[in-house]
Amino acid sequence: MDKISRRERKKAKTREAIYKAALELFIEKGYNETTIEDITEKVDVAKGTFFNYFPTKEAVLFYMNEQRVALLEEMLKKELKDVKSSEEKLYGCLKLFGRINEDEKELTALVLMETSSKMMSKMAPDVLAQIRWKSVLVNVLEEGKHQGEFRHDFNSDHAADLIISMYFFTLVLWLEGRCKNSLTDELLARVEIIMAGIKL
Amino acid sequence: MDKISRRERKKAKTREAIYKAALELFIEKGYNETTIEDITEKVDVAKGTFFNYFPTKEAVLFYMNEQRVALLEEMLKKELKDVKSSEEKLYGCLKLFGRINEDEKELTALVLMETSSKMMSKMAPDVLAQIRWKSVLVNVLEEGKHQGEFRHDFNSDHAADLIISMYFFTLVLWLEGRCKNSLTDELLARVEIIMAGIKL
DNA sequence: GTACATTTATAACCATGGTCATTTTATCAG
DNA sequence: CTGATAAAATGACCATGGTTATAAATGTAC
Repeated sequence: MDKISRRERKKAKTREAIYKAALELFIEKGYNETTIEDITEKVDVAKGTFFNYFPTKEAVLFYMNEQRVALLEEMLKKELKDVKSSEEKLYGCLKLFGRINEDEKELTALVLMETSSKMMSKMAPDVLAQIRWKSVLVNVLEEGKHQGEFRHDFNSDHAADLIISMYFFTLVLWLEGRCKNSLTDELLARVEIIMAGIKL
Repeated sequence: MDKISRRERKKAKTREAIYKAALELFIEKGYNETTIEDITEKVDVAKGTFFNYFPTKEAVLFYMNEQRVALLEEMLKKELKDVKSSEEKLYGCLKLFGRINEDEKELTALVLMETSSKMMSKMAPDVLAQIRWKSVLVNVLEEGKHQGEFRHDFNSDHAADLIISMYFFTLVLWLEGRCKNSLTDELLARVEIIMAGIKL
């Protein structure tokens, strides 16, 4: 007996329909502005049915992201296969990261901003604090160039971004308990690499 | 006539009480597990009163974070005042960042994780995708060391972290429309600094 | 077909974040 | 003190994400 019965087919179809409708609505009206009833209405099922397929509203986004990540990993393998130089491989990774997000900017924004990027934009909190810190760093970097401590062939703005992003990332790693050392040590260890790239 | 009337004093007191109660409950039971009624009950005011002082539940966290950022900025200025070397200044920044977060780990976790760090932990989504990517990068880096393209005196793990965090950070900047160039170009520009730090 | 089992759909229901019209309280002019 | 005005407190109310008990549909055995 075929296990892919009508039931299974219907199930897959419904899930797909819900997923598609949700996606369209999210992109059209935004994540927060789309209610679960909007979605189920569009598919013409009862509200409760949604939860037979996705445990939460957010789960639709995660599912979306999973698919993208899977795609990306596959592309990554192909992309890197024939490249010999490690430097070129690294650039290849970043080019792929760039391309995939540029191609589907709307999707990226949806997954990244709605669910998550509160990190940058809210934690910051009004993006201003972040900019204020950044200017401190930029000043130090510019000063260092002037004093002949640092090279002149890098963009201070970008270097400051690097330090800030490293800081946040390390902070999260540390908070999640995925570091062996103190936060300070972890920060200092990572900034050394940046330092090596900007020092004369 | 004194503008700091009884009314003003009471207002400040109530706000402070709500803030304090919220904070305690957040730390005690977690952000999501604390309802607004929990908070107002603890302060012994009506639920609606909460919203006279904070527009949303999240706002309490933002307020918390603002205070910390203000403190940090002040300390930053002092810390950097007498340091001459730019390199030392950068290290000084990071040491301060480390110290302030270590001192109040609970608070940091609250502000960063509850509201936001879905970035890392959910977008990732199960942290696994992130680790999988990372291992690709680590491999490339190790390979580069072996092939004599890269220096041996940096930690590949940390360098991979650097690249990943740079990627996410740039992605957010770009999505927020704060970049002039294509995402790919922005990524490549920033990775150059890292590259300079790891190449032989 | 009928009887039974399992899966899926449904809508009533709940919890909670947030709104709002109304009431209470504080301030002040006379 | 009194009445008028402004500010703040209140709790009923709403919207929506999520739960659950029940009904319907599908599959299986005979």
